[in-house]
Amino acid sequence: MHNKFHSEQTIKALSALAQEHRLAVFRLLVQAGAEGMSAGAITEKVGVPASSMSFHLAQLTNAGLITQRRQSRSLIYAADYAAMNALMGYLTENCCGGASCAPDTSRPRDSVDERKVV
Amino acid sequence: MHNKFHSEQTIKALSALAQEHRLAVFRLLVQAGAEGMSAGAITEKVGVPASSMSFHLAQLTNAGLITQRRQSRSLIYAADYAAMNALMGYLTENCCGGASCAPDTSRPRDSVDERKVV
DNA sequence: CGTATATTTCGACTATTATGGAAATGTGAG
DNA sequence: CTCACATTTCCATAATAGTCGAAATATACG
Repeated sequence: MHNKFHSEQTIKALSALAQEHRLAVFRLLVQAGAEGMSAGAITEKVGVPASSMSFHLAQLTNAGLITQRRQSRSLIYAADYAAMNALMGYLTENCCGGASCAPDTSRPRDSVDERKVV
Repeated sequence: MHNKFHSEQTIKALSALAQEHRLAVFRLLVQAGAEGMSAGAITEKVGVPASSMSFHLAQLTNAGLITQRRQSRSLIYAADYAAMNALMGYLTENCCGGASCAPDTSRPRDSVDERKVV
């Protein structure tokens, strides 16, 4: 019954995403891919004061949705796809009625056969 | 560019789910199916004071994730699968890296064919 | 009607989250 | 070593969210 762990983790992730600026940041980082973006670049793109952005980046990091690495003077943030995957998994598993949710959104996705390991 | 509408809606939904009791309620209602459950039954099952529960149910309703209907003296709440579907769609579309997210969740799903009519 | 049941609204309060300027920290260059 | 740069931490403040008892509302029943 380590189920509570999952829902706690889920709530953390949901809370992290449930905020205008943070959702914007996360979308940006998902687009940016594995390379990620520097805090400065993110801050500029999203348009909030640096200290506020730092706060939001910390929230997302704490929720495990993004990772941080240093590259010289800059801190580079990148989306953690596995974490997002896990979140989607939880929601699909617990919050979707049978077959309905998690549709293969629009684009052609034929040989979808990636077995979930989680 | 009615894109902002979507992300606003998404944030509302995420905020609604990002709370221990509300996530519990929503999961409960997803299980309960189209029939739904009375406020009283939910309150008892989740174990919070009635007035608190009322607050949470209002949040979920306001986010469009659940529906309310009256049945005699009781108010019956039910999960709105379409809304959850839309949320999953947004996340898959905007917050998932290419093919990775929204997997065909683990369990054997052979003849599961209950068309959720919603 | 009057009474019991189901649930919400009100109100007062506590707790958590968000904001942003100023100061501190880490890093590289000259 | 000093300076510029990138970013965070600190702190005070404002805003929002959550809690729950008590009073109000809606519905049914005799």
